[in-house]
Amino acid sequence: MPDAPLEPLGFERHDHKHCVSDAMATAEARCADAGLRFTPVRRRVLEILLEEHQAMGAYDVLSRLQAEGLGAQPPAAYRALDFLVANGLAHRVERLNAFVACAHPGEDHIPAFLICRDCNRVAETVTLPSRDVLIEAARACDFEIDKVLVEAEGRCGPCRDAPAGSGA
Amino acid sequence: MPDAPLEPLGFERHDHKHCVSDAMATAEARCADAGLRFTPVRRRVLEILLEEHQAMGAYDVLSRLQAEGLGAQPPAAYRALDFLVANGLAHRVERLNAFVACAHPGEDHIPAFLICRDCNRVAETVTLPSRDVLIEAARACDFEIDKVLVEAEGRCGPCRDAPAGSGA
DNA sequence: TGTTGAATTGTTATAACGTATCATTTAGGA
DNA sequence: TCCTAAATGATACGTTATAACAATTCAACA
Repeated sequence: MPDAPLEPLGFERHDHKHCVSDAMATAEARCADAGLRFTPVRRRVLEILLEEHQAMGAYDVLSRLQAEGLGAQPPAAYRALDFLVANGLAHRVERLNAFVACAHPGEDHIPAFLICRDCNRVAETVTLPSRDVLIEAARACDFEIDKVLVEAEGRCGPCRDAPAGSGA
Repeated sequence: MPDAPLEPLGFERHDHKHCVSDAMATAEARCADAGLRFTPVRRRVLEILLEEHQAMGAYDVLSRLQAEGLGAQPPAAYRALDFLVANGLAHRVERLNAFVACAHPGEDHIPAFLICRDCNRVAETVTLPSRDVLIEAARACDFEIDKVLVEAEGRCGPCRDAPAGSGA
């Protein structure tokens, strides 16, 4: 879905190579701790998400895998992505049917996404908040919350400045 | 996606027929005020959502329409649903690729959904809250929020009590 | 009242996303 | 080494969504 790998929204310029290797090391450690098998496909998919630094559709990930001979069919991508999501290394952005590497792996958090309606770029932030209100509502109807997701739709700075679509 | 029209989660017993006609009247009035064309298909789709009192996939809605001769192809359903969502009469539940009639039409609100992972039933509540934190984060990365969505996943009371699946 | 332009609907076709199923391989413990 | 559980390979299919264009309807207005 995302169509242009420009400046990722919400992330200041940084040493990206370094941040990728950092994140990979963290993931490696987490998997070792938890006794999870961080296999080549899983590892590579996380790396792809980190490198892209942006939400990617499962089929985008798949075509990368195919190019590298790591799996040729949809289930290969979905399985790896499901593993990453289940273990807190990535998130699924429902609004886009897409996936992003988690920006806060290891920290227990409620992710919140800012999704630009024009360029589809996504920034991850957190929502400690308001948990209370939701929890109160949940209690009132005898509902047990496992997981919360917050997605905000709007426009990023570049897209507001530019004539529609030109930023994407 | 939802598979059983049992007691809708999060709604106490009530005079459902009455609540449907109430909601339809409100919708009617809103459309008149806003100069929107509340056509037969749109009207009927909202009615279906209200009657079902539960999240429905676009294709579920479509098959109802087909049965009534109101439109035979996917675009008919999607167009009506898009109209309802765009005008605050329904919401899209991203997690389920489904739609629900809005429980608070007319009131400007951030909807929050409680989605049971077992039976897929959905309750709508609101999140006035924490808007601040998100807004702060958005400002920090020059992002202009149009719309926020909160979806919580968990289990409803009946599903917790029952052996998995038996409630659905 | 007839015309016109915009919105809506009809229709076809296809794109995009996701999963069930079963065979095969691999890793790691008994 | 053997066994088992996890992971992967592969096929086929199901579900969700939209692009594109034709036909129709509606309402405003000359």
